[in-house]
Amino acid sequence: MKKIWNVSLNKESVLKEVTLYGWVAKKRNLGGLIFIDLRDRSGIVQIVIRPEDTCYELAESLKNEYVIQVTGKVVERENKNKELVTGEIEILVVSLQILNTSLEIPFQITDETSALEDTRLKYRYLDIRRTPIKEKLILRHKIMQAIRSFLSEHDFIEVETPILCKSTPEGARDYLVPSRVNKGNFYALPQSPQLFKQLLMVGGMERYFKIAKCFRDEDLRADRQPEFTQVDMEMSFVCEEDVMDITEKLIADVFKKVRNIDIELPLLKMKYDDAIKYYGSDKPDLRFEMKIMDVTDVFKKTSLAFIRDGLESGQVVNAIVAKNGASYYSRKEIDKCTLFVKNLKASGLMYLKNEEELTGSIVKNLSAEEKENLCQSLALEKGDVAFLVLGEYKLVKNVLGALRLKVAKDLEMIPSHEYKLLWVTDFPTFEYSEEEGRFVACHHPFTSPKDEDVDKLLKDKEHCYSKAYDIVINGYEAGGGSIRIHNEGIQKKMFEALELTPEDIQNKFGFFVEALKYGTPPHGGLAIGLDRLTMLLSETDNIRDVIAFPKTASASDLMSDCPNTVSKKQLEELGIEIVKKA
RNA sequence: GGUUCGUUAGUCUAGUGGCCUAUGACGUCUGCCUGUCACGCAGAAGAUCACGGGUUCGACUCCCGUACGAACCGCCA
Repeated sequence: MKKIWNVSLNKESVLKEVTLYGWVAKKRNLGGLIFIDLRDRSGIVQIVIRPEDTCYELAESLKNEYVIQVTGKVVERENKNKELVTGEIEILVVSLQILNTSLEIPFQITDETSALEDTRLKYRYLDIRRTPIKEKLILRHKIMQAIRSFLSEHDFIEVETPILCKSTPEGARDYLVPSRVNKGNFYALPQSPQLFKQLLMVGGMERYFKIAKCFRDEDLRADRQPEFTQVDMEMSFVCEEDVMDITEKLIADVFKKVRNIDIELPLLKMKYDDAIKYYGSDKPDLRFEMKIMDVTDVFKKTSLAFIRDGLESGQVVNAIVAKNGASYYSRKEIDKCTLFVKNLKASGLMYLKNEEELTGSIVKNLSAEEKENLCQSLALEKGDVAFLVLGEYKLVKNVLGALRLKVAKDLEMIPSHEYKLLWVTDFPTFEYSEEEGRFVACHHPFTSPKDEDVDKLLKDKEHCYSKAYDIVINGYEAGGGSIRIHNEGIQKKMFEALELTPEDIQNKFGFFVEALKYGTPPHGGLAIGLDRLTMLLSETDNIRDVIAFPKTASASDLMSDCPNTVSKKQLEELGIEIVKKA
């Protein structure tokens, strides 16, 4: 049987007899004449039931969300409805059948709903009937289709990799799965198919991709879920440029096919250090300017003691300018900003407001020369507000990078339908972890250092840079990748740099180091966050909107009430004992 | 682990110590209505104000705790 989609009916269908299936979206009983809005996946079509129809009484009994089968004749409507795709026609009923009834639903199936998200998540199957959610799932499907066809056309082979894997010591927390057969042993769910895709290169696949489910047992955010989907790819015999080139072509192809948006290629490339310097972030949102400026020099001879002390201990003063922000940034709003930066560990927030005269937290203590210099270096015009932060370089950049986004939101500076894509390249290989008291991999331990930095792996970790790149869309990290280490010696050095003991290396990565010895081709790749890409293309900032059955911020599913306890028997089989919290 | 905010009929919401025997809208139910499409009109039912404790003569309202939800920080190679 071929389903006749509601929206496929139009004037050309007139006089045809059709059988339609769907849900009662709305019944309008005029007392003698009944209209039904019949909804199927494609949309709505109006059904008319007249008093003389044999099914009139049955139609009277219909309620919202009943599932029905209708046979009827397509006719042109006298009163057309321009709001409706099928508004030029309607169906005069011949026969009607109720396929299933429905309880009263907890919230209305309408495009706009007042229902809160937790209500919608509890009844997600009803929420999916709503057009905005349904459309996002369809969009997601189209994105996956576009990706699959593009990569297949470019000689990539889709290979499935395991879900039950070995737990790795570096990186995010693993979700663990106990083994019944090997009591006391555990699998881990993959954080990404990283090692497997590299082993596929060793295996001579040359070009691989997979739409991969990945799992990370970390705390959630508006753009982060415990299980998420990556478009994972890997290629042999490539350099950074090759991977970036094919990836941006893929992304541009998806934008074109799915949304008919043209992306200008090649994309802008920005070094990591510059992204931090100017935007205070490794994923800068370039839809608006507002660069971070260094005004340390202005304060070289300042009389302000706290700034002088700061500068003497190597701190810097940076600033951003909120163009025409003076009227928005009242005392109250500035206090909010101060709270905001303090939350990010800044010691405080200085500001400079250029209205009739120059006002602000530090104005009284600035010399005329300092004021002049400051206004000049900031290009501060009437109506502008400048925010200044004093502190250690990394902290200042991070704080102003976050404030930059807040100001842009406050002043509604972000064009909502625009897309700005770029590459952030040349990531540092390591970053220092206060918690661990050692350098950890900034990307992951299989990332190749820049050729000229190989010697710095052990000697000068702070200045060692990687062949790593992230693709950034509108301030979201949409994907990231690197050229990998294919040389066993360098890989060992890398592990050593991360202070893994030879035993650790052998236990955790022995199989992988072994594989590198057997003719591993130079290779590299990238993974695109499918959920985030779908978010961006569907213009939502909530990742749950683009996932059919998402989890809440506490990593649970409100619909199925998961996670949950398991039976004693199950635990016994696994040899697991639950220790109650003290 | 931390910070902040929230939880009132099926849904969303009003509510600032006695005026609450809790407001409004949508939905539901009953009756009327033959061209509606946010159908209309008339009426009705529907809430142990998340849970537990405290303050008070008196708590939906104030305080503490718990649960759940949300955003952010930490975390996310």
